[in-house]
Amino acid sequence: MKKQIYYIPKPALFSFGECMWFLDRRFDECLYRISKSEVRKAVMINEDAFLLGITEKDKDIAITILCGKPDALQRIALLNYVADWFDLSKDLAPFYKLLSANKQLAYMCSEFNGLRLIGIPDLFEALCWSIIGQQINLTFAYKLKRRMVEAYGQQLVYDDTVYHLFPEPERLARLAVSELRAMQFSEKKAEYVITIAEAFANGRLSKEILQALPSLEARQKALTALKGIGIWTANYALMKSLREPASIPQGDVGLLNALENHGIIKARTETEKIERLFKKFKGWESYIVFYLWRSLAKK
DNA sequence: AACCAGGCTGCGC
DNA sequence: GCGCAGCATGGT
Repeated sequence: MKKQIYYIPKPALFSFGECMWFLDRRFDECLYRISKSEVRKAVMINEDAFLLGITEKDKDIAITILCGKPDALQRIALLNYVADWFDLSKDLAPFYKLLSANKQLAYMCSEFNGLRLIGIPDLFEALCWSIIGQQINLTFAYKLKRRMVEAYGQQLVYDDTVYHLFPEPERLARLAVSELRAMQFSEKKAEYVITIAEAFANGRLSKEILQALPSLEARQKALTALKGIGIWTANYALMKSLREPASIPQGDVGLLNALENHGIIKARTETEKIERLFKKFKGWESYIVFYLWRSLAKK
């Protein structure tokens, strides 16, 4: 049978290669698979799992449905998922204008041209991932995530290859702390993940609930009310999942390192200089953070 | 081998 | 309110 292929026109200031480069960093990612020119990812749309293959084709992004038969609504949801993941609907022109006006950062306009803020559309996944990543090196964090995903997530098989889905909150809510401890989660991380899974499973928290709140502050407060979610985690999740333009993972080690590398600060304590920088990027705070993170990786 | 990892909580002042 | 130990273990 012929595979279904759908197209999304590339927006201006978009580079598939830059986005792929970000996805293909050296980490042991278990939720998608990259080949030369394609990223494949399993996506769940209300109870049904699909496998997407995403490539670029001339002026379009081509999305091939490798597994599953979406109905009309699911097809729309899948295309929306891709658009959301790659942040395709944002006009980056104002951001590039601000970038080019900044002496230390202007080079990013050409160096990272067309890089989009790659998101984590699933809020539950974003929160779990940021809790896993707290205070440990990323290599180890990816290892922890893989163990959890392989043990409790659903999967699809295509072409003799397994594609994992992030575990459902209902599944993780049933876990005992000891089960995650066995995977080398710390006691606290295990508790936090299970608590958050419960909050999602019983409907106390969801992306929709959070989106309905009136302000960034309200959303931050709703998240930090949960144990294990501090301001860093709240802002990280808001930036990657709700795409809050102005959320900054304050105090983030990588962010501070990048600011030092660029000579914007000399010491990690120079909070005034950091505030001054973000003031210049008002409305684009999360984007500049993402680009600064990008600058940390070696070509 | 010490020191740092995409921090957070709970305690003592 | 602010500072700080403790968390648990892998990387460098």
